[in-house]
Amino acid sequence: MARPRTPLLSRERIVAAALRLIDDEGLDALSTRRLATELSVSGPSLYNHFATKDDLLDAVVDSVIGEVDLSMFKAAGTPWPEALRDWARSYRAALAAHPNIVPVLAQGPGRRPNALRLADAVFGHLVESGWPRGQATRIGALMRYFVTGSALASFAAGFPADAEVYDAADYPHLGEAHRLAGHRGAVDEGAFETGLEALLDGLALRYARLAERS
Amino acid sequence: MARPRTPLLSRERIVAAALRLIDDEGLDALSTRRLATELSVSGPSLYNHFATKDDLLDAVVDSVIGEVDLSMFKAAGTPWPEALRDWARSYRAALAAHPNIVPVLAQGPGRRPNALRLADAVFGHLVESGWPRGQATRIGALMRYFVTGSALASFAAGFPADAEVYDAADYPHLGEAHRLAGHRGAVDEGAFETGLEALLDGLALRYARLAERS
DNA sequence: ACCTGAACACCGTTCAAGT
DNA sequence: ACCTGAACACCGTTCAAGT
Repeated sequence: MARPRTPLLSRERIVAAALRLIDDEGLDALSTRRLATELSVSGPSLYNHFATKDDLLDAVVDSVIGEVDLSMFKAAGTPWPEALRDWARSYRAALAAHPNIVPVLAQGPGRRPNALRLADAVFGHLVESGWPRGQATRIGALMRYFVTGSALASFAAGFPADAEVYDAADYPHLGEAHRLAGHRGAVDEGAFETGLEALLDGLALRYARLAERS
Repeated sequence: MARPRTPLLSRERIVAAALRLIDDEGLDALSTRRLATELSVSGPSLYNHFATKDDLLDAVVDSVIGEVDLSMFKAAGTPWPEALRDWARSYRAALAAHPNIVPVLAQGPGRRPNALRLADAVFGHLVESGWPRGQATRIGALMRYFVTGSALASFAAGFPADAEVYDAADYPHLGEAHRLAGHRGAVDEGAFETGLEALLDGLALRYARLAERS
């Protein structure tokens, strides 16, 4: 066929197909050849649009990060605990929709524009709320720890549903653990919400101490 | 050579070499062929000791989890916040020593004995401290979220040291972000400690409310 | 500019053959 | 039981060739 008059591929189409493949079959299922087949082209065609597979993955990651809502940081006057809460929920929702790519994305913003915009918005809002810069950095980091950790893998689904696994002699307290996977959504959501509120309460304590000193 | 009189390999030797390779060059560098070369045997030899590469990875993961200190949960009478704090630090230290394998390990305990022992110890101690079982499950989950998230990747190192990345027009608050990577250890440690104490404070608030009701 | 097939140096895994 | 080489169906990436 050689060069068609209208291109068969675009970066957008490739990224969308790659994300679908990763969501459906995992990160390991994403091979350049498999992806090309999915797009009805030959393997090397992709290299007209991305320099390497890693470059392609970077674009996929940034498209996911682009789904995170940052509007609460721009609305002036939103108290920081409220902004942080809303943002953390949106952040988690965006990642949890694509858990298989979280390990890649958790490596940090790198040079990805959406990831840098996110870091900028969080840090800026905290500083403008009165947090010292060093503390604001730490809060940005610990929130990312918690959100990426919670989106990386289901806690509940990590426990096999097979009751035979939990030998009472070895694991005296795990007698009910085989039920966890069945309540996967509720367990993970409950743990995330509990952790988020605990974190915000703990941070509010520190914020109050900050005010006392000044 | 065929079968030697004393085996060239053992599961322990294979696991140790695999972990070294993962630590030094990343998860992608672990191929069965490369690992075999490292051990001075041919590729297929490994299949006498592990059914698949995934089985081998499972053993590597459990060896890392085995390094986590659980003694604080056995020492009767340790208040739960103190036990949780000490355990979280040991947990993070064990994972942070091998960040490249954290994505695999964060999938949950599966059938790995050390991971199940860890879950059993945490849950058991919380329940015996008076936490309702549902809450104890959530706390085990949220602590894993936070610890795996913090060990998965350095927050500081995720920001390129190249100042050119942080165009003031696009990212008005990231003017100093290029310095983060240089303070990597301090930033990540500070964020972990701040988050850990905030979480424990927030949980203590909930524990107090629990006591009021009974 | 954007696609193709052929080619190179890799993979994980199976299997028959050796001791 | 535990190792080997050969083989199969895959990889990511390069490159010359086509329009």
